Amino acid sequence: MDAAMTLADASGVRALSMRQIGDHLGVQAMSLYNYVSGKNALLSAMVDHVFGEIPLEVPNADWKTSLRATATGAHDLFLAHPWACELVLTPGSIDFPNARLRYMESILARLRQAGFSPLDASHGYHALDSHTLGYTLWELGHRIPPDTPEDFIEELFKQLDDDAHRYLLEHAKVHFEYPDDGTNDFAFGLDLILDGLDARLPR
Amino acid sequence: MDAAMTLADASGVRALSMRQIGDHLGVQAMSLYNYVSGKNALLSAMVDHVFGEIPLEVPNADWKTSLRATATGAHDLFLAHPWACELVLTPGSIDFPNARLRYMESILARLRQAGFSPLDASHGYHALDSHTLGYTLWELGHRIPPDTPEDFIEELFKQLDDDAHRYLLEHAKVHFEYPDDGTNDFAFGLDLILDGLDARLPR
DNA sequence: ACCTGAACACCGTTCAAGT
DNA sequence: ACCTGAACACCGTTCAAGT
Repeated sequence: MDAAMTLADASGVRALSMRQIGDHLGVQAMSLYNYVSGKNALLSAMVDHVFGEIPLEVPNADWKTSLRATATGAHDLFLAHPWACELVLTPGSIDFPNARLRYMESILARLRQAGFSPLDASHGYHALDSHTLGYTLWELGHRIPPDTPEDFIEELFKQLDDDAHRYLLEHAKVHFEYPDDGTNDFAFGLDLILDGLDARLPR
Repeated sequence: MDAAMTLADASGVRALSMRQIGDHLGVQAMSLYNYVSGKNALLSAMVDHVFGEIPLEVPNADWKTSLRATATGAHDLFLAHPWACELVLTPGSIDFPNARLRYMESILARLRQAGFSPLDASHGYHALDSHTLGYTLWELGHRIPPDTPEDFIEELFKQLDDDAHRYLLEHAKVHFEYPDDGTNDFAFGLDLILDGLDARLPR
């Protein structure tokens, strides 16, 4: 699994193949089936390993601070392992391994203990989790490829028309003026959700 | 492209192959390359077709109503074509075809015309788009498979421990008590974002 | 102009055979 | 107990050859 994670970090899940993992371990691909029941099981274990590293306990913090820490921690980890979000969100067959269940339970617990009703806690959980995974996946899919940044940007601007894409050009300018590794934009949406939830909390 | 979309709607993008499309058209897979430069170009065109159908103009509506209509319209379309979200968010190589650019421009324009600064409009755009695509993809990936619902649910519950997953069990109960096709949960997060933006609008 | 056969370089996975 | 060769049923794509 370590080998698979290293390879996936380096060249993406799409390029990850049993044969490649075998090569990296000096072994034929078929030998891997002695340790893992199939590629899906391997991918699932990789994802769960990442979930296991998300910070869930924040001592002496109110619910908002605590959930913000969990979400930003997850964001950081998913950026470090760019294949994880993709695998969680497009599984083909859903499964909820241990660490993921712990992660879900922890978010729900903190919402309930903050005073939300079961229904609002459910809604809140979905809003938070879909932002954490969804925003991060969006970000990962739209990163400028590091090999040829200038060519890429030039290509992109050639598509834009001054009249028809007035606000898009302005939007691009904002991105250049305030360069962001994604944390600011992620935090903006996150606070929108947390503050919105806060306003619905019965006093 | 029609053939490809029908097949993808029916059996998913993962199962979509050039050979299968060829079969469906009574032709060999290689013939398709007379009409399309490659599989990626085909997938990109399919996605853009979906973007083209998202409602962008809502007459006589304030910005919130208008953006809500666009987001829920997109949500509906992405549920009808379950491959679209996945393709947008995990492209491998980013591209912004025409209809997608129009969609982005339209959201940005409405935010700017509502009175948001360029920076807040950018933030708002990202929050909205990542919720629209991200929540929907989350939902699509976690739908209960229609073929074996009972088996699936039973399997899932067997994983849950009464003590360790107290709030998860409660969460599952909420889902049974308030069955939802996804629109309510989607709208909840959407309103969190729209209301949060509204509060930041200079008066 | 359009279609095809054959081929290339890949996949995940199985299974009998080796050590 | 672990590894392998050979095989199966797949991929996307190219290209020379056909009509």
